[in-house]
Amino acid sequence: MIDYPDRMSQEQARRFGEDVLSIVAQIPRGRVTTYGHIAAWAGWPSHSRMVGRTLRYSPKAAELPCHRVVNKEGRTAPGWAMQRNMLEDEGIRFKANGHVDMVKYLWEPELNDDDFWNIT
DNA sequence: ACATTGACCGGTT
DNA sequence: AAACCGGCCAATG
Repeated sequence: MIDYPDRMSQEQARRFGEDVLSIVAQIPRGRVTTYGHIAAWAGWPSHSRMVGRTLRYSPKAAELPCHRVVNKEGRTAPGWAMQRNMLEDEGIRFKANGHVDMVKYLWEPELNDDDFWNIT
């Protein structure tokens, strides 16, 4: 079986960026989600790194609650010390190892909700 | 046409 | 917990 590379066209990349931002916009206060989950919900499960890139470089991300995105371990973004304080202001307690307790605070959208497909 | 670089991930010491 | 390792993939040099 041939293993085709999982590359995005320009149009797919544009759509991916839009979806990432609109998903981030839906993260409730006091909750977090991960790069990998966002990538999967946007339809590209192997593109978690691209989620990080989008949030880092897209100007629109600045107005969104992108501080509510952490990695799978619950670790905050490198080089962004304020992220922890912003999360603590929302009531999130960090574990002794400096990570978010993902069992408590991980948020995922309800897939049975219709507006999941309206997120453009 | 390579090589390196990340706001990543999973598994193995 | 921490340090590797290999995989991942768009962007950058």
